[in-house]
Amino acid sequence: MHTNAAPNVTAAALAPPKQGAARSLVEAAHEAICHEILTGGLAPGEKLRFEMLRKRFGFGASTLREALTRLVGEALVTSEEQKGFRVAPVSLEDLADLTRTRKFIELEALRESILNGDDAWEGRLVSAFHRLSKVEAKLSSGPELQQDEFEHRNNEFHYALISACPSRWLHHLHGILYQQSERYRRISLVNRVVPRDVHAEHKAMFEAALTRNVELACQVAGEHIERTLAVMGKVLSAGMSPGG
Amino acid sequence: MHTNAAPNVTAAALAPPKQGAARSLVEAAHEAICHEILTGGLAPGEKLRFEMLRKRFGFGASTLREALTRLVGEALVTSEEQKGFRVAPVSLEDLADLTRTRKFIELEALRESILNGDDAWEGRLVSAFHRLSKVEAKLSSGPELQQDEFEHRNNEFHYALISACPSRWLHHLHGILYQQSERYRRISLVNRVVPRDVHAEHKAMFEAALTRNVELACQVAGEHIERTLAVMGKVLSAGMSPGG
DNA sequence: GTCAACGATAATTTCGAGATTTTTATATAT
DNA sequence: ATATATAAAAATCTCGAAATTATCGTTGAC
Repeated sequence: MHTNAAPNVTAAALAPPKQGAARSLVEAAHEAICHEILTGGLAPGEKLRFEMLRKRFGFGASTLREALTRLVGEALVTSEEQKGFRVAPVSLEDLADLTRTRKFIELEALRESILNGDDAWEGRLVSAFHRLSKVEAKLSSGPELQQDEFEHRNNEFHYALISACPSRWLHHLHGILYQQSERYRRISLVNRVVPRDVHAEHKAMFEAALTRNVELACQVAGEHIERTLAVMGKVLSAGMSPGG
Repeated sequence: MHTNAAPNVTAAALAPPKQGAARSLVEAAHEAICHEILTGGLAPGEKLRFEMLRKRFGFGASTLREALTRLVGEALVTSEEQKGFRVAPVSLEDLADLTRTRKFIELEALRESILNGDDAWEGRLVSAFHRLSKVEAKLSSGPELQQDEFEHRNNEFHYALISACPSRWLHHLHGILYQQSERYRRISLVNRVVPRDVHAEHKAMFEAALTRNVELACQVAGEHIERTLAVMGKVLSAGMSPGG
């Protein structure tokens, strides 16, 4: 019965155990919905009805339910008892608070990372910076296609910076905040604007970290975060004024 | 069919919409399992089989699954694809990292709370301190019975201290860390030891906050957290040495 | 005697349907 | 005309069973 009624099962099950790919359907559903929320395919505040999600993604009710529950834990989705799920709303106030808090956490992690970084950390940092620089150069020519790839390498670079921080909990908290920030960043990028020289900012962070200049690195990284807030705030306020 | 097979449904459904009580079964299951983990009824590292949970709590598979997924988000439970759920393990290393991180977050929240606190905040603080003092006095006579009540009022007092901090995200992160700490605290309390004068520490925090002495409040609160770590660490290392 | 392959058992994961609650539309009374 | 109560409709919540996957004991070969 299941084999015929739900081709997804066999499709996912027969797929080779490829690393990085989703092994369970819940994970696949989580990844798919998460990506849609981050990229704006599911709008902030939108109601998430199961019938709609069923047709759109092809998963069963329980599977979708668990995926949504995961997303609630990541604060990308809100739930109200007996009233279903919604995409978490966005607001200027939340963006400001989020950015402030992320700066607080990320700078502390950066400090500890620089102080604890070994040769392997330097290697990861050099590699990540190189990869990011390559995609940044390509981005100016064809910005549409490499959006996901840029986000991915940007994530890798920022993670490499703090990867030598020994605190598991600081990493955990930072991960939550960083994902939230990524959402706002992508919202502001689809309404593409702002020819900012992010490469220069990344380069400054990279060099300060590699020379173990803690204060300079924190200052530059802090300014980087603040500048991102300023840009996103401008886009967000412009995009939200017609809607309310 | 469901009505006869699962009396829980009607029992929970027919219950009046009492505030504070669980409205949905998922919430009830989450609360029940969470309490069992916090109080040690489910031991750290223990495997959480559905058959066992079914008999113990009387919920269906999907309901339990969603409750466990919630707990994974709160880091009280771990999950491995296709291998089920386990109660999150505890360790001295994790306790040290957790305490350090919680101190970092909590002191910042305390600072902002004192700087932003209004009359209503002072009122909440005075009330919470009074309630905590009353149960602390009773605790020395009959320590067994009022354990849960003490934890509840202790939570309320510590929350009242930072309740005027305006950052939603700081509160969110602190909530995660505080719940984790509560788990360690209760583990160390079942192996009851240490006649520490916690009331004096609470009183010092209370007075420093009320007089708006930020530096003193942070110093006292920091020492309070560190001292709790020292006690818990001692108990935990003693309790874990036979097991490995 | 040790290791690998095989098979039976147990556990997890997923689905669709039934039960309950919320929401919306309608009709009636004030 | 507004508001309230009732009823139909839609959506959520929960459960038990089916299917997939992992685990463990056994047998056979080297």
